[in-house]
Amino acid sequence: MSAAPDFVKRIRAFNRFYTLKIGLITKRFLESSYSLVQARVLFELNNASNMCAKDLVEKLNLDPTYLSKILKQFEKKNLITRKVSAKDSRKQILTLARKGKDEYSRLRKISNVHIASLVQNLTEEEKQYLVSSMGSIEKLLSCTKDSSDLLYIRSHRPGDIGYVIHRHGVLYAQEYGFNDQFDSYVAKGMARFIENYNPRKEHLWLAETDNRIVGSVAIVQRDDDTAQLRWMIVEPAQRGKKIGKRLVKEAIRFARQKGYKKIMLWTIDFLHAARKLYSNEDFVLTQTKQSEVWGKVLTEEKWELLLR
Amino acid sequence: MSAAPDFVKRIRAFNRFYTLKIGLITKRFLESSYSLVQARVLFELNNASNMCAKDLVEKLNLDPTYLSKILKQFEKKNLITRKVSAKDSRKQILTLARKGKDEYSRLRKISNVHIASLVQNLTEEEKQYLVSSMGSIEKLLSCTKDSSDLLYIRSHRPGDIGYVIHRHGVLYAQEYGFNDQFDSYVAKGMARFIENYNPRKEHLWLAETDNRIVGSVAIVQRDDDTAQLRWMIVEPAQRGKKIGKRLVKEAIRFARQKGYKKIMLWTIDFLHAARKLYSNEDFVLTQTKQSEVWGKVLTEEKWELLLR
DNA sequence: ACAAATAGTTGACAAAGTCAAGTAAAGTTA
DNA sequence: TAACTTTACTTGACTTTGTCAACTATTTGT
Repeated sequence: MSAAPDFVKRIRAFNRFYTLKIGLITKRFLESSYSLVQARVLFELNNASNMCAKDLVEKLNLDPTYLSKILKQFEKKNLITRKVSAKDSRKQILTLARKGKDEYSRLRKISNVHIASLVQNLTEEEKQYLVSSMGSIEKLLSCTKDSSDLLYIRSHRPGDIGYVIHRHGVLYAQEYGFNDQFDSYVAKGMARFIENYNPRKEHLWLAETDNRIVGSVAIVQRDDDTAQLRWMIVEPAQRGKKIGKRLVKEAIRFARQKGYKKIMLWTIDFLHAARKLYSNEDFVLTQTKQSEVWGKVLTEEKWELLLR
Repeated sequence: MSAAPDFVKRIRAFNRFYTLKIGLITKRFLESSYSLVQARVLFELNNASNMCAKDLVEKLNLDPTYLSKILKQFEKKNLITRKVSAKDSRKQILTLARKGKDEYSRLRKISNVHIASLVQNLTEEEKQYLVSSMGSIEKLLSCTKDSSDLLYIRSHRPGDIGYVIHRHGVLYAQEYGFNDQFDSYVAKGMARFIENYNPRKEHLWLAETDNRIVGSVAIVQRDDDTAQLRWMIVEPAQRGKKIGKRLVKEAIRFARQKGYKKIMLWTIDFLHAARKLYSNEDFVLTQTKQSEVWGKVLTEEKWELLLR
């Protein structure tokens, strides 16, 4: 009936749910004598200094004439003080007066109690999960496309190899239809890696943004001169952000530093993004072989990079 | 400075962010000539039939006198029709008239466009993630504590064993300080399980609620008569919901049906919840041994259950 | 049968919000 | 530097939104 895509409908449903839940339909802010807008203005004045009316108008998307009246009213009630700006005498710097601060903190307390009551039935973990879901939404909707510089590449910790195995299994099953023998293959390899782990010649890296793992890569020793690059993966949702590139560069840097003469890796012919990445870093294709594994017929490719 | 717990502050921050983002500060609903409340009333009337004023008042938390006026105004504009209820002549059944439906779908279109523009820069995966985060928030805040009956126990799929390895690693590291040799131990075991998998005598189950994996358990063949119960785990956030119990019962049912005479398992003395679970299902402790593995000194315990 | 509760309304009023038209300072341009 | 445009903010007249106390007309409970 409706032509809107499913995600739009769901977002609308969430909006309806959430506005009701936090009491946004009612005009008053939580039984207080302030309207939502007034409460919000108080909040902004409390948390940012040197604000002028224009700033508030822009930040809260208000009608200037309306804000003017709110401020007038606040001034009358001694909630704020105004001072003409020294730099630009059209502007006035707004500051919360003593009474304004008191009122603000009263509102904050009410709000805290209200929110605490909303989540009182949740366990600690659930609260954690709630907050992290909210964080994700904020991040996604803040359209500050600078999330890439928050990428954090770290060494592995307990639990990580399971994650790498898990994501390999899920992604290769989803995208290429591999069966669970592939899980097993990755798991065995990683288990062996950890058991024989030689920190002076080997390493596993995880890429994280916002406390979520978004990619991995490892350097494994083949022989004294040869390193193997393994388990390179980037979450589909995070592709196109140069995460793969940064992981591979880190791996190459490590291998070079540890005195390897060569890095080799196996990949599959249809993993175009990965192949591109390797060739950009000057790996060259040195061998191909057909194999029938993981429920598929594959053309595996060996790529190599000579160091120095 | 503020005494409120961190999660409350974050929820408040999310509220501020979200209300601004979807334009709830402004009184009008997206530039239309309707207020938020009016738009919401239209929505409810469109999507639920046989509503009376009281229902709306309860659903939207409105002042009855205010709603009365909105409805009067709607009637005047021919958006709705009212009919006195046959059952209770105090009530009137509200229905959207033709014109009301048109207006509603106009609003819906505006809203759809607005939302589509909010998410236009997101990839498909990000939209998916956005929607699922919203779903989680809804679920957590709807305080319908009936989530346990939505538990779904299923057989394993590609990617699952990695998940089980991952959660074992993370949880045992978090809660008991195991090192990554434990990851490797679990990974090796699971890899072997998948490689030698005999579906007629063996099985791995995953418990899911709301598309998230919340627990696992497996039956592995030791010999013709003996099954081993392995990899029993329940997410901390989901404990106390009988998930472990349901998993173990399912495993026992399977072992019994497949003709095993005995189920055995290894656990650790300080895993109180698990031990309780096993003893409730009539497992008995038959052996203990000290071992020094995974960075800890442990007392491992063997528990057994005779079937039939 | 009758008080209490429920569903809904009204009028008077207060508060919120909008619009067109202002002032005064700052910036721009020729 | 005079003449303009723009920016920051205000005002008054107005409409809309929302609230309160007091009402009617039913139904429910006992």
